[in-house]
Amino acid sequence: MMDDIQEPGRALRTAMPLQAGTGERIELMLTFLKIVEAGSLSAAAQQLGTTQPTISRRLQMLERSLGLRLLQRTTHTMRLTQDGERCYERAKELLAGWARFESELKGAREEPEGVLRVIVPHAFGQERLIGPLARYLQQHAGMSVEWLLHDDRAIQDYIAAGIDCAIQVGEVTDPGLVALPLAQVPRIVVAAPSLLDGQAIPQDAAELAALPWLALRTFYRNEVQLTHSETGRHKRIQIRPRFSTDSLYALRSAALQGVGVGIGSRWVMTEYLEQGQLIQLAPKWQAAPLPVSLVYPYARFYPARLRRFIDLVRAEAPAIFGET
Amino acid sequence: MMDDIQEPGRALRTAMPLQAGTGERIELMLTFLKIVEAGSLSAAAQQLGTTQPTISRRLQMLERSLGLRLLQRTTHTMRLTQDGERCYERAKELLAGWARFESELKGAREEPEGVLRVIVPHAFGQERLIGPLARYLQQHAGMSVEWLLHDDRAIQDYIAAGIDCAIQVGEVTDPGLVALPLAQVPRIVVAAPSLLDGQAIPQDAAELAALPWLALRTFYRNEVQLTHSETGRHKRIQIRPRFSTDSLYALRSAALQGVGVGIGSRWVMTEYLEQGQLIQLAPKWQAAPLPVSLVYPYARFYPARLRRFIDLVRAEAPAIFGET
DNA sequence: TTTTGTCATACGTAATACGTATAACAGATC
DNA sequence: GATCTGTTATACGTATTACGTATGACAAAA
Repeated sequence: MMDDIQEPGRALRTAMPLQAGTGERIELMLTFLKIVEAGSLSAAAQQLGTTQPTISRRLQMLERSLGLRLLQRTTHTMRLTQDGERCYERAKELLAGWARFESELKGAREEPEGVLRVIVPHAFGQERLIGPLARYLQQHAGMSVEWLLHDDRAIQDYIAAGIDCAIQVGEVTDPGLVALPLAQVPRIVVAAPSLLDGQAIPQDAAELAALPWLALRTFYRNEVQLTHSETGRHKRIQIRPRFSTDSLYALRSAALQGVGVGIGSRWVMTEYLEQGQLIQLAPKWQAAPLPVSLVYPYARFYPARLRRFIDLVRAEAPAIFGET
Repeated sequence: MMDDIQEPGRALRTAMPLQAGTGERIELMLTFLKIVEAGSLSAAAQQLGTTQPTISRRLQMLERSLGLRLLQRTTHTMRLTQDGERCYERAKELLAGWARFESELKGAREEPEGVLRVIVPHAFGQERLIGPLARYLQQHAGMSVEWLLHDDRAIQDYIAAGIDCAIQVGEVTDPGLVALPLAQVPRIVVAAPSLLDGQAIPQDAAELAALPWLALRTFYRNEVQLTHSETGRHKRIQIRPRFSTDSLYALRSAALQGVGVGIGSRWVMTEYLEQGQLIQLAPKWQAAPLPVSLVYPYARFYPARLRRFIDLVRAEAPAIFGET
């Protein structure tokens, strides 16, 4: 029945009829295991809630399909053959693997219920991920979500804090986390026109050093690194920020007020660039894009509530982050 | 169906009927794999030598039993779901394991045919192992056996010499061999009464040094070591053999003739001890028992002809060596 | 000798799973 | 737009499977 003759691209395996008389192999094996462990056919029948003739037939069916004698048996006793011993040991492993397989697959359809706790940066948590969140809640009536907006990484031990997952911007360094890359977010240098006081827009990175600066402390504080988009050249600038925050929105607001130059995700600035309220400085120079990841603690088993959220966010990532 | 609730000594798994409507799970999974690889239900049907409705029904059966949607399909196309992808990857491994399992089990019933080449010491090869050899030949009509009696270890490379296995007496030192312990053969010190010329029987090992000696060169040559059976004390005796052989039977014959003192397996001497033709010297002192092993070259696969011989000799070892 | 427990097998019956035939749908071609 | 080709789903009739009940043979214990 497993007589594969593998040809390039075309396997010649013929489907075995479901009613081939070989029975349901897994169930036959499970029956054999029970016979061995119970010590007799009739004891196994009792424990399995069926009858001795059924067990007798199943054992014969199995032996016939394998062409082996697994148990020597008389009207009085039975004893494992050597083939039977070998079969028993091997079957135990295989059937355990099969049970796990089915359990995992069926667990996949387990309906999530309970509370999902997610940490999200404000930049994504205020608007862009609300869509997927709403769809998640819509699909799972039994779920509640704690949506925790944080722009720092104050919470380190997700497990202790009962956090299921987080959206992290920037490199993921905690080895205890699984990181699912979702996007790369481009960043640009911006300032309000008023900060330039009528002077020309700086074109080179070197010109930026003399300007007042804003720091987005999670990603840069006293120094910024820029790369020329055409030449690939790097430039490192020492800055003394007049304003430091961990909120991308606060940074944007301070920039709009003309407090200083800031580096932030392009998508947050786009609307104000179009209105002329912000200008992109040194447009040929960019800071490195920031990776966005869905992270969650490494574990052997993940509850349905988390798996479904992960699946959904992954599926929708192109739509969420596609235009960044 | 795998809802075990394990109680000490009693498992509560109920037998699932073979016709539970879940079909033959392994075959259903194999069908699913073929669908995915063929790219459509009708292509899978063609490759499996069955019909599209059969494939359609099997896929549904599988989905129903797992409670999952594995494939999204329309009248025109089909696409794996995420559950389907997971199922596919995992099922491939499991089914490969199952195939190996069945293949190994069925290989066990392969009927041996050809020539088995065995090296045996004369002491065992002349009589005691002839019984099992005869039974082996009886059970396997297609087999011939080359039964090579050697008391030395002249043949080292069993594989090159086409030797399947050997019975070895003494320590097995070749790391390329698998050694299956069969027995421990006790040894005693014997001589003919005539050698003592009317003097008292030596009781202490030290008294043996002055006597003329016979050497069984495979096991001792210029020196013998004896252990006191009660005190555990060791005694080492330098000897100058008047006669040296690699045949236990020749040693016995020389001893019977009064040529000298010899150390040999007790079972070979028993008959003559009872007749008084030989006497056990220093009866409280014995040489170390000799291990008897069935050895064969290490390999990943053993032909049926060897496996059956090994199984038989192992099974009968207690009867063959039990009274040594 | 009787009782109890073991495994194997016959019988009647309900359920399964097959191929053939058909319907609905979608894309490509003319 | 009409026709052809390929897709999947489902109804129908039929052969086969696998079940429990009943029975027989055998062995050990009382």
